[in-house]
Amino acid sequence: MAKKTISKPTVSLGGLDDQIGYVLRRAQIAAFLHFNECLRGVKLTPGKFSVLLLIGENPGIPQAAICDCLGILKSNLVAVVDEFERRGLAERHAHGRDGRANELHLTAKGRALLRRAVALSNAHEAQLSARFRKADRNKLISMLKTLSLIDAGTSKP
Amino acid sequence: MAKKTISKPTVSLGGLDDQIGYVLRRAQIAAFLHFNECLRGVKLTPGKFSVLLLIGENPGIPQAAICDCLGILKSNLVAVVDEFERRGLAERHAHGRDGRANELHLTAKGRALLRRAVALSNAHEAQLSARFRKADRNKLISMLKTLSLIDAGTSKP
DNA sequence: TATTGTTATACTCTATAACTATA
DNA sequence: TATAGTTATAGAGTATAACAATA
Repeated sequence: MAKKTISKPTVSLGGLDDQIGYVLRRAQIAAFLHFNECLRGVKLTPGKFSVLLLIGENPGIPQAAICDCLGILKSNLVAVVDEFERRGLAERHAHGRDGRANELHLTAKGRALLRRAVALSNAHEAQLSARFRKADRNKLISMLKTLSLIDAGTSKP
Repeated sequence: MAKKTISKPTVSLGGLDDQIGYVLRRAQIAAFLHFNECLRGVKLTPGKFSVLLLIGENPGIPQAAICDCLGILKSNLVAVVDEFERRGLAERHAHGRDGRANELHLTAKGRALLRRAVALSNAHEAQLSARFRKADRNKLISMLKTLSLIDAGTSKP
């Protein structure tokens, strides 16, 4: 079949594909697309899944604690919890000792959905991990954690 | 100093920090923040830097070829090239053989800015790479490339 | 009929500021 | 005064559809 685009036969990436930031971004996009496809049935994006999981793992956790753990803003968590309540997955309860805070709890429906979601997420993770030997996979996790600790303030002026 | 938050003393992440997708995302956010800080002086985000670099490396490249290489949509590239023209960094020229296409070229100002940006990007990359041994760093690049090849269609229904 | 570039549009994610009520 | 949660809003980044000009 004849080529119809006018793209150059070879395009130089200028060393872009040997830079950690660039390949990190491309890998993250691919992993997110794969995750979204795997969890399409439970209608959870990576971010929403992590919130639901945290509530399930820590019944009664206040919203601020979730924000601290996941690095999201409290103002942006509101809509997520709203959606969970609308879908009947979670509930805001009054906090025992602090009148300002909410205790977040999963409903029975939320726990059931989380169980399905965890199974799907584990299947997704297994498909990513299957590309590597176990030791390499663990090394990858370790190196990514090292990178995530980099502080933007570290950059010299 | 007294603790003033009501966050639980220990929060379970439910194994989230042993999942490739999650640590990948956290690492990517940290790397992008660091990149943005390093390239603040040249006013280039990672995405815009990659477009400018591709034009510099491939003078006359049409917009569609950039989209193919970087995985962005042609409709979203328009504003980026508009901004480069407004800042006097790049120009759209008529394509020699294809009346539909643009040839993108850097101006002298664009080439000068790109040289500065590449130096800053290299310094950024050096700071990320410095966290690892050379062999490990190359292994990381290789594994991230492997992940980026994962197809979302690979997920079972 | 397909592709290049463009416009318009919408949706998500992220970020900031201001407010309330509690501490 | 500081924190928990909320609201409103604005800016990126990303997605689709439709169009004109050209292949």
